[in-house]
Amino acid sequence: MTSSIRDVALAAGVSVGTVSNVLNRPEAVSEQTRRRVQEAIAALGFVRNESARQLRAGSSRTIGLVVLDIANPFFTDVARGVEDAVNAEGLAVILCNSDDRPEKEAAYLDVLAEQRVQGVIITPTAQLSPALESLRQRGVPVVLLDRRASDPDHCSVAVDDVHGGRLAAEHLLERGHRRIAFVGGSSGLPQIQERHDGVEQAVRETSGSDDALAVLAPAALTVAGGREAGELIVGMPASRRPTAAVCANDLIALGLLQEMVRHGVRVPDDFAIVGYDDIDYAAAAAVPLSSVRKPRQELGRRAAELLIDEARGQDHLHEQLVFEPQLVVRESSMVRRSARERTA
Amino acid sequence: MTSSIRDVALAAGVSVGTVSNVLNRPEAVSEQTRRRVQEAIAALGFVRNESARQLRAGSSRTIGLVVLDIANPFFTDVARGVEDAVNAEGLAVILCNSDDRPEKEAAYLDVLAEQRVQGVIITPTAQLSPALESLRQRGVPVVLLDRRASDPDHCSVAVDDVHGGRLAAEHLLERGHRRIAFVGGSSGLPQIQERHDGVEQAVRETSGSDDALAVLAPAALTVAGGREAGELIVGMPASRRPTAAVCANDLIALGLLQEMVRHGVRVPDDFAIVGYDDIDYAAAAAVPLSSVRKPRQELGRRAAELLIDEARGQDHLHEQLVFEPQLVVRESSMVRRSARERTA
DNA sequence: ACGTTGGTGTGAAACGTTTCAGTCAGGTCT
DNA sequence: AGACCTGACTGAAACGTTTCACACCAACGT
Repeated sequence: MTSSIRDVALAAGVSVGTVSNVLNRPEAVSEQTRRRVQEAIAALGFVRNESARQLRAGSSRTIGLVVLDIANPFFTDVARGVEDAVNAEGLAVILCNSDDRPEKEAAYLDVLAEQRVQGVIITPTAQLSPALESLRQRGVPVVLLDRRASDPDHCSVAVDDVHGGRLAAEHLLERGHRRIAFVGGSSGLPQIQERHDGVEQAVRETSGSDDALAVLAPAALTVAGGREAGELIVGMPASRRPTAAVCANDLIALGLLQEMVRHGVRVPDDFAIVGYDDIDYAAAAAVPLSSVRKPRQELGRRAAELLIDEARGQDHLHEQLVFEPQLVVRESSMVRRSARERTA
Repeated sequence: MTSSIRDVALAAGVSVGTVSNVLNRPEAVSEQTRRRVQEAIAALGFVRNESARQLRAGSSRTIGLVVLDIANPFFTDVARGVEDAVNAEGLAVILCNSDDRPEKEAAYLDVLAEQRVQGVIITPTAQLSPALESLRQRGVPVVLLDRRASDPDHCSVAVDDVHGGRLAAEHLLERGHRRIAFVGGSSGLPQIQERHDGVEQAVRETSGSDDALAVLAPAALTVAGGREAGELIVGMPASRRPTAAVCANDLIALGLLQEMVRHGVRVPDDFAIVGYDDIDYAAAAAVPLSSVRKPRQELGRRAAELLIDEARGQDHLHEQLVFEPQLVVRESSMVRRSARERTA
């Protein structure tokens, strides 16, 4: 059915070595035979068998990308960045979705190990898994994504999330908000923890204590989680209810926004919201969301570049890249003209 | 560095055949040697080489999924459905993003052919590519996704988009709208064309002509495209301006909604919007979007099942599955209480 | 005592590439 | 004319599995 290099050689009247040369180092073959071989290839509909190449080469021409939630546009943007950088090197990406579940992550890491991928880019689940560690011990390059490496013999690409949380909180404090919620609670993810810490620091510096900070921990970092938190906030007695929220990501912020609107709470007049990640849907929301922007594609691109450099081997130096996030202010946290007029 | 089955055999004092048996048919090996081999595997950190397996087996344990736009949540939901069904069979998915560009699609199809995937699930770009055809001729199962197969020797999984367009338009016509826009124009995609046709039929039946239908064709089927269309609509003279729009997908609808709000056009009071696909962000928009729901995960799941059945070979019958879409009415196309009160 | 059977284990072939040491013809230099 | 190079091509080994025909042995029935 499928023809091999041997069939091509036979058809063109040359040896298999020559066919291989036509494929891989065409300059080493004379014009004439090269053409004969190429005609045979076309006639037979020959397609290289990648498995055989890989077996011979010892490693595949792919890298693995393991993300927490493929349904989160943040990760599809990152994936796009990875894809671009990796394709440019003639490699392909195997995209895996761990769903933040350690056992699913471990299963995918096994698959990637069996595939002999050149390396793995991963946003690990809350606890660093043994599967990941054994991958590294086997010499497979691993780059941590959106998470700082704790030890210096990983590469990692991350964002200064403490600073990001701080930016969001300071912005709200400057606007006069004195009771602030952090929505995203105590998922074990360090990224989230850092965002929380940044918010907490800012609140403490301004108000002297952190009574002014309410921490909500929805079940998941998704739109549904945001709605859940909205319900809770609306249910609070007015005296204790926060007037603004920093959300651990934009999905939560969108859910929260939706729930507020549903309950007739005006955003930003009655309640201000700042999201995190600055996914495209943040700006596209009917009340455009303020958000802490991360360089999503670049995160992916740089991670891929570090991985490729490490995979190449020679004198690779591990780097821990940290990007500075940037606050993008939109309507969801602005004092509206109408509101100002009303108070004036 | 990485150890092979031979190393394991040596360490355990058995033949390579026995190690292979432990891996693939453990019941054919005695309790005692099985344990010895497993200990050796653990001690050496042995991991199967998938390339070698594939080479021997003749095909890999993966399938390819090629989508038009990985950034569109519709496709991530479909991908999730595919992933679930495919994982259940012990296969993996290689996810490829064609960006609606034929050359990128062709490049990925080549990669998939070289990988000897068991089959390909694809939402083809506007024109059916020769690369796809040659893949089929080579005997690789292909399932068309979100697009009806034109000839009966493909499998396909689609939605009755004429009906979907009709549902959306009839809903708006019943609400009294008499000038309707279809946003999504004449991209060459048959899916979009069918949605348009459904809308057109409904409009014609109600108003006797299709003067009442304005067709807008933004540059891309994305949020940005929707904003572009919004700009255009707002710029129309009031006498000709539509009072409602059916959008070719939800991304466009979201962009359109955003632009309307930005220009102070109230949705749904002044302008009603119906999207298509019913992605999660449709319901999460601050003015929740009416949309034509497609069974996104199920689409993916069924496509995967058909593909797997075909790949298994024996007496496979090609099927063209067509799902019925369902209109989900939300605020963006409802007459609001306040509006009714005002007119009363 | 002898064939038969079933449960275990062996060893080599085969999958389709790439790579590398050779071969060979034809040309150039001395 | 001989030595030497260069360019084009060849042929076989090697990569790590799986599979299959075969060997071995103990137990069994006759």
